[in-house]
This record gives sequence, structure tokens and C-alpha cells, in this order.
Amino acid sequence: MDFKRAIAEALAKPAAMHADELINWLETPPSPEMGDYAFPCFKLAKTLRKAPPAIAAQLADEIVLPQGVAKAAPAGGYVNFFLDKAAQAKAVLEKVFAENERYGGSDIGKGRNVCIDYSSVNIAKPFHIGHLPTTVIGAALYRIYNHLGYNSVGINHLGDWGTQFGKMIVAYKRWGDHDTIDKGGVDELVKIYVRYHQESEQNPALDDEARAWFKRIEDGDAEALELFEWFKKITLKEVEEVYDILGIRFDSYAGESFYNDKMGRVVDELREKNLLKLDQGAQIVDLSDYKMPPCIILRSDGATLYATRDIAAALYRKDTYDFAKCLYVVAYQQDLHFRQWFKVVELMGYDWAKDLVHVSFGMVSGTEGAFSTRKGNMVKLRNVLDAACEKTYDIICEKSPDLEDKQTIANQVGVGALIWNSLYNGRIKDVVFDWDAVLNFDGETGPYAQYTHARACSVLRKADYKPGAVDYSKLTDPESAAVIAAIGAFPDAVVEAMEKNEPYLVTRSVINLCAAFNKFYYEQRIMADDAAVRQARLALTDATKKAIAIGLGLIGVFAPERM
RNA sequence: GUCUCCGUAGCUCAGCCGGAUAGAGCGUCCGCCUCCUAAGCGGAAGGCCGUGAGUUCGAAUCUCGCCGGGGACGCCA
Repeated sequence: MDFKRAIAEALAKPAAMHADELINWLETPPSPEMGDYAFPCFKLAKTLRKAPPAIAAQLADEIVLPQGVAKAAPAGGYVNFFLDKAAQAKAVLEKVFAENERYGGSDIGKGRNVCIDYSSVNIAKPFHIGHLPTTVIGAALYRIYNHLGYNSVGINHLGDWGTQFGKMIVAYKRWGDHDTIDKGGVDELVKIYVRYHQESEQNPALDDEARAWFKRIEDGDAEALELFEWFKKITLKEVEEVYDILGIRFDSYAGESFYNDKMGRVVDELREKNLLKLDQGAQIVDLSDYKMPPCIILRSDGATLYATRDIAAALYRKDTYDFAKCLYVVAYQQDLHFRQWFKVVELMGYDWAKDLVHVSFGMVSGTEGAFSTRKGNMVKLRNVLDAACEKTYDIICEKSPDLEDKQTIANQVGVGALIWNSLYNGRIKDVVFDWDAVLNFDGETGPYAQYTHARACSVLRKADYKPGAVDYSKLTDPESAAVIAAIGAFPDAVVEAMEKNEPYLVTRSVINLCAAFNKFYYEQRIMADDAAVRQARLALTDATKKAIAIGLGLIGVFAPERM
């Protein structure tokens, strides 16, 4: 199956080197006509004291071709290897059919937990478009790790602590109405919160009141807690509706308030280990040796901070889940924050500090600049999802008027388009939210991949396809070979996506497969007259369908059978 | 000011643990549905890979400087 490995081993003898090293030298030629693998001979020129083309010629001549490799041809300073197309087709398709929905997966993470901190919404704040990246990147990584045998633990680290909840209570007591808020949800909470900020400018006494209320929450006062829990419930109800739409779930909602009683341990331990230092009234960990500003653990008034809470959470997660990795899917603005407290954990003597990973991503802004709840230019995620689904519904009515259950499919495609969009590029890229771009379904978009999947399903349905013996020699044309290569490349893409915590690598792998299949579909008639050809092409179509469905599943996009 | 990330076609991006003519989508222009879903396929046009040095047989890819942009930089999260 592993032709690359086999070629490296075959090269070991004539090149007088270890296969392990040679395998890293092997590359993929720029175009398929040049071969499936290429070995550059330039590096050998020095040790062998010969010109690269001469080395290439010699290697091509001396090598004993492994099973499934048809030809080795020198070309300039390269030796190009051509796989036996039928052998390659057999290897790839049999693997897909043997593994089915597990294709592209493995058990490399078996028995190991990975904590993924993502989405992490704020209570009593709108769930806006800026939360989409962390939510879908985290959810994709969750599935990708699981596919590779890890046990993912999805953690929604709720922003459910801080004086703003004291403010919320003051605002509610003054201007809030229970039924209005019950009905209007987070929007109503935001309204009274905004009003609080307007009024408190004129009336600073409100802030004292808010502090007092927050103190009552901390002290476990019944009325304060009841209101606090109510705000939480209202927010989570709305947020969970969106998670349902996105097909996302969490294993834990342990947020900031959860760690409230777990920070003493952090402070005590830092003090014991002599890491704390009093500076300008605050307790800090000095990081000047590491060219970073100090990490503040306790404010001058003794209150804990963000970093303290994150350290407490990390210790708790290590105790609870004994994670092999703990990922924080948080925007790059917080880069320094994570570098600081990761370093503090390391200084505390925990070797697992190296397993803490900040999975950073770019920021989302509007065409008018940064989004801001106060400015009111914020776009609610729910509204974008709804708009995408509506537009999809219209397109379906136009293109597939006979389709049953249009609304369900429209939702799957509309939502898929949005998720796809967020997972199409590298995480680090900033995103300017643009309705036109989001609602464009042509080209390399989610609907394109879903369409390709539905197309494959349609062919299999019409052909009344039944799996059976396949004559792989019927799949040696360039279009079939390209599809097979794309399917064969998928598992590596999944592994790389996991290693780099970059879901877009899966997205791009799916695109490559879709493009290859659409070309194949156009150039080769799948339902050929010749029975053997037809069966082989149907098997290829089936494998394509399966691989696309798996890929889409990993990034969290639905794969409808019709659209 | 310091640290950090980014700079590839008109736009959005891929390629970056160095290798053979720099790729894709969108947009523009032109083709392809008496046959498996045209949300598709093909073609054209479009790039001194920000810039200057260096390392190397070879640099979009590695190193350094510069220019331009984003972000962060002690009691918010």
C-alpha cells in the first residue's frame, strides 16, 4: 500500500543510504505526466562526486522496482517513478471499502485525551459572527482528533464571572421586565446593559451598587444567584440553539465561575515555589528572563485575574482528564497572554506545560471596521445562518423544484456554506465579514463539495450500484487516476491537520477530490456500456462519495444525498 | 519604543521542514446540457512571490536589514 515507503526502501541500496532519510527526499512531481513520485539526486552529487543527471540515470538503472511501481525514469537530476495505475487503484479503493467511515482515520491517539477549549461564549452577550471561527475550528479539531483515535473533550469555557454581572442585576432591577426578557432573550439583556452604561456615566453611584451586587453573587446570596443563573439560562438557551444548528456539542460547560474556588491552590503553590513577587502592590511572576512582561496573578486589591483563572483551569483539566494535549482555540490577540501563563506553568515545574497549545486565529471584522456590541454594528451569528439557509432555499426551489424536504436540505447547505467558509483558509488569516462572499455558492465552496457528493450519490442511485468484484485495470485513464490519487492523499491530510491543528488542510483535501471527481464525471461516462468498466467506475464513484462524506463530516459540514 | 504575526494574479487565498514551467477560486471575456444533478467542465487574459542583501548547485520557501499592514505590551477577559 505504501508505495512511497517501498520506493525509499528500494532506493536505499543503490543510493547507499537509509530508507528513513530517503523517504523525506521523495517528492511529488509538478505534473502527473512526470510521474507519481520523484527523487531529486542533487544532494548525492557531493558525496558521490558525480553530476546529478548521471546519478539519476544510474539509480534508475540499478533500482529493483518494488511491487506496484511500473517504471523508474531519469529526467534531468531526478528519477521519476510511475506507479502501476491498476495497483494503485486497487490499494486505495480496497482500503476505502475495508475501512468505510473510518477511512482516513487511525488509532494513533488511542487511549489519550485531548482537551479542546473552544467557542467559550460570554453570558448575557450576543453570539455574533466573530464567534464563528473559534466555534467551528474547535468543533472540527474535536472530530479530527477523534477520527485519529484520540478522545476529545470539548470544553466551553463560559465567560460567566465578573463585575458585569453585578451591573446586569442593577440594570434589571431598575429597567428590566421579567417577561420581556424571557421572551426577548439576550437582545433584551444587552439593551438594559447598554442602558446601564449610558446611565452610569451620569450616575457613578450605580457602579457601587453593581459592585455590591456582584459581591452578593460571590457570597452566595440567594436572590443574586437566582438572577445570575437566570441570565445564564437565557443565554445558554439561545447559544445552544445555534450549536444545534451547527451540529456541535460540548462535554463540559465549566466556565470562569467554576474555577472560582480553585484559585487559592494556584496562588499557594506559586508562593511555595517562590515564583510570586510583590510589585507595585500586585503579586506577579517575573518573566523578564524570557523577554516577556510579568504575569499578574493577584491584583493590588487581592482579586484574581484572567491568567490566574486559566492556570487554575489548566491544573484542574490535567487532574481531571490527564490530557495529552490541551488546545485553546482563541484569537491571536491573546497570544502574549497564553505565552505568559504557559511559561508560568512550566516554571511551576509541570512538564506538561509543553502540551498546552494556543490554537490562534485571525480576527473577524466588518467592512466598516471592527465589530463592537456597543457600536451596534455587530452581526448576530443566528441571523447569518438564517440568511444563508433562506438563500439556499431559494436556489433549491429554482434548481431542484422536485426535491423533497427542501427546507432540511436548504439548512444543511446554507449552514455548510458558512462553516466551510470559516475552515477554507489557514487560521491565522483575518476575515472581513462580507455578505456577498458568505452567500456566494460558486467555486470552491461548501455547496460545491456537497453538490459533488450529491452528484455521486445520484449516479450510484440511478445505476442501482451493488459492490462487487472490480477490474482495477479499467481505472487507469488520467481522470480516474487523479481521483484515486486524491482519495489516497486524504488520510495524510487528516494527520497533518491534527499535527498543525489546521482543519483547512482537510477542507482543501476535500476540494482536490471534488475537483478531480467532477472532471472525471465530465470526461468519462460512469454508466458505460461495458459492464466491467461500469462496475469499476461505480466503485470509484462510491469510494469518492465515502471520502467526501468523511471529509465533510470532519469539518462539520452535512453531506446531503440530494440537493 | 519592544515583542509578535502577516505581505504571492484586480480581489480572496494555497504553496513556505529549499528543488523541474509559481497554483486555485472569485471577478472579466469566450466556449460546453437530444447522455449519469450546468451549485458543473474547458479555454483566454492576469504575477520581477513587498524590497535589499546573504546562505546554497538551486530561494516564493531559510537568515538578516528595510518598507508597509494587523495585534499585543501590568492590575479587563
